[in-house]
Amino acid sequence: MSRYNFKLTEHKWQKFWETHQTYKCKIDINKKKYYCLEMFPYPSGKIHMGHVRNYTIGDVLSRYKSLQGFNVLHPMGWDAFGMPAENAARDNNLDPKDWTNSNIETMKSQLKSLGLSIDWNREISTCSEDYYKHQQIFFLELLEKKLVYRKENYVNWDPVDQTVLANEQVIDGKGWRSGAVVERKKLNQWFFNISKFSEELLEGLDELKDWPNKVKTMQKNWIGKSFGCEIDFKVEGDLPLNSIKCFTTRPDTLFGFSFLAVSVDHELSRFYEKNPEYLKFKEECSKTGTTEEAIAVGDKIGFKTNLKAINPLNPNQKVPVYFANFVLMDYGFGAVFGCPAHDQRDFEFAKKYNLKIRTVVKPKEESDNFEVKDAAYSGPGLLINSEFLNGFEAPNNSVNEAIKILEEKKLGKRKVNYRLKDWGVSRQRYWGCPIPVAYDNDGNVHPIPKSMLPVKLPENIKLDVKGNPLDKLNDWKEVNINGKKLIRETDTLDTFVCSSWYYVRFCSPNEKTYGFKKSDIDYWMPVDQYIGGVEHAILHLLYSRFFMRAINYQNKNFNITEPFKSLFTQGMVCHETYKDKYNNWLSPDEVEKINNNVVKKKDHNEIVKVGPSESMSKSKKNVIDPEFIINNYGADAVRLFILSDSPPEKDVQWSEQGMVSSYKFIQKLWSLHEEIKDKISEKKDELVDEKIEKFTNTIISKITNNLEKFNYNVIVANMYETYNFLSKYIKENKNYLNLENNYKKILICFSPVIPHFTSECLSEIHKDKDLGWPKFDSRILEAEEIKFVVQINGKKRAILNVRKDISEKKLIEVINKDKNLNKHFDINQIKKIIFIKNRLINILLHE
RNA sequence: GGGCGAAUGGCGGAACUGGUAGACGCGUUGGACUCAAAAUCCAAUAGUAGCAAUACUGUGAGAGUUCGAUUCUCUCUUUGCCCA
Repeated sequence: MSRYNFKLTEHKWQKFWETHQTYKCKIDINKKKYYCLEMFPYPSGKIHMGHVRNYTIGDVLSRYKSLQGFNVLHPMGWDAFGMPAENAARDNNLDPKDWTNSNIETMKSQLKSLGLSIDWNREISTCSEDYYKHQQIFFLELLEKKLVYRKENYVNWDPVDQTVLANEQVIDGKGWRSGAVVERKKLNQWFFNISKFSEELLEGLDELKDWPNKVKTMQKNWIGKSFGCEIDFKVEGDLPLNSIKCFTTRPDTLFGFSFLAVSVDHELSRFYEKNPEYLKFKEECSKTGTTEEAIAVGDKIGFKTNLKAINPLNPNQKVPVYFANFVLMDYGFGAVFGCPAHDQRDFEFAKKYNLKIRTVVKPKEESDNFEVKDAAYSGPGLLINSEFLNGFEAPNNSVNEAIKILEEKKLGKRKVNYRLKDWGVSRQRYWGCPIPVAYDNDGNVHPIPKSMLPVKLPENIKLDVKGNPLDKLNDWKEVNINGKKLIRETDTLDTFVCSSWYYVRFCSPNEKTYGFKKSDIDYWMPVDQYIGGVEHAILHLLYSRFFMRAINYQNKNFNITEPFKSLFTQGMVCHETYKDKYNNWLSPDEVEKINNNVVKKKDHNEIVKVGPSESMSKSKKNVIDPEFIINNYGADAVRLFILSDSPPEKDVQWSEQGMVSSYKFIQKLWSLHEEIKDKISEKKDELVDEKIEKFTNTIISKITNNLEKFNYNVIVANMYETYNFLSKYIKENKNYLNLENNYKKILICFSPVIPHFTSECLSEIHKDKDLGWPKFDSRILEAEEIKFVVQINGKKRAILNVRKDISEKKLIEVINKDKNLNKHFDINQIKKIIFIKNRLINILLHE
């Protein structure tokens, strides 16, 4: 008996698939299409276990669908622009392009070694000119449609590195690399007008029946629709300003009005630009972060103006107007009315500046004398101290009533507000898609003519400069358009732009003139199943949903607006963490386990501290290299293990023992295969065996059902079950006519998970070409003899083997004769019988 | 603080629309083979009592609906994620 040589076999089949172009796909209008897409990777160097899990899940699905007869599109590409390349290139004196392309080569061969059923003819890389050329065309189209615009906006500025930082690169207010205190700086930047689609993006979520509710809720919260009122507050003072516009969701609390606060970026600030105290205050404000959390936690500070604002519902009341750090210009109109009794931020502010706190909402159970004391009350209740609003139920009724009155008196307008802000896409970086515009001396924007696209990234440039390297290239910056000397935009596009349309490019990867071809889109889109990490639940998915709408905006010739029909978010791959006595992280191969409890450092006597299992990350060193594992155990074994231990949507714990057992399982399957193969080649009985027929039918139905429901871990259990059955069955030394056919079906059921192994086995016993997903015969599933549960007073007393469709009367006769059962009751005691056909009987007795 | 989810043996996890709780794997224990070990194979494995048949308890805690609840409802505890 031969040992299964996974190296030879896996190599053989990978080569076979490649030379036969097995996974190449093209439009076939006679076949139903299935577009299976996994989130494409960033080419960081090598694949990690997260990729293995993600792409194995997608591959199982693709292979299953294609066996079912679908025309499957299963492509792969590279999210190839981005900062790591620029940093690595600068640190190692390389070109980002070379670094990226060499990573792509490595990772591509690693992915191929996993045996993925990918159509590599469709491979795309976002950093190639072929790709970003079309992105530049889209950009110009959006510019024409006015979905792209330029405005000044604050950024996190690292004064030492002379660069803009993303929020997550600011740690404790300091730059992650330089450690310098980060400043807020205003820069002119490009924005996608995603907020124009706020309502559509929100409503579209209802259409997405096969998305996890969790993700839809996150998007919903992110879009943040709120109802409220726009109120024009009249102001008095020595400034040429008559009113300040506010947005509020709680106009019903106007009688609790005690101050009005505006952002330091509000137009009011222009009157204070020469006031040194104000400027000092403004600088102070720039130190607090701009995130909603920073504002909620941080100190509330204000700067009092000479203005007084008038309460529209009570013109005798005049309150002070402040600049305040907790008011942001991008929310509403950059101005809020303060009601300290019922808003915690306003409460803290009022306490600090000794402003009046007037309670206007009481909880239902409280008396009308209820007063807010230690914290604002923002819960439901009844309006008090509010004249004509008294007694209205807060918040719904009272808000509606307040808006009604304000509208009648022409003091305010009902308004819907969204939290979703426009998408800033400018990045002051080299390694990204150039923004195809240029400026004249007056700063006017000139699109680069389409004939001059792509605007290529210059090569061989110096990266170890402060700020954006492109900005230093005077030769590159200058461009001549229609005889006019212009200066190019030196910012590049956020890499999220690249990933927000790659799924349509996969439909037409070689289309030269445009990013996609409509007939391709009409056939392949939408993505039937999208698979990836939940960390992209908000931004990437929202941007993609926006992009489909944006390119379709005004021409309206797409049949679909939602790019991803179903979404599956897989869990992470975790591993224990280890630390030595100096609290340095240790990698799994630096430690060894003794007795399963004690972990020691290899070649030392030192005991290692074992930390909790966490998602694999380089910083904690708890990573397992897929390449090493594939080389040692084979791709099929890795695929089997990565699916086996946990449901795909949950985190999975990497386990060396589990990995080894998957490997052994493949070996055991091979010995079994050899036995079955021998048996098949022997002379056959003329009989058809029911036992194997029945088992095969059951397992096909189980596996099919589990594939449909993404219960991939249970499929692995089904595979073990099958092995256990077959290995016993084959020892009975029977050789029925139907063994071969049933075994074949079983191998096909295994093939989505362990394709190399099953291809080899099938090629040994199988002569005809066409393989399809096996169907199960539900008639065979119904056994002649069934197990019947007998309960007495709701308690299980026995499981009887009886004929199918047995009647209640017959069954009771059987029970009456059964010693173990009839001892529990007398036939006269029976009060009621619950009989569920072919399943269960429950005999209820009188006390 | 708000929203959403989760809780089942020593561990990871199964259980169709309420109807045999613990599939399958890991680990553990015993046995076979071996001079011995590894590998492999066989068997046992929720807990308690019992030689056993069997009985009782048992799906985070407590209540409820039901002939019957891991599954449905309510309250609580712990925990995870997202937002703040």
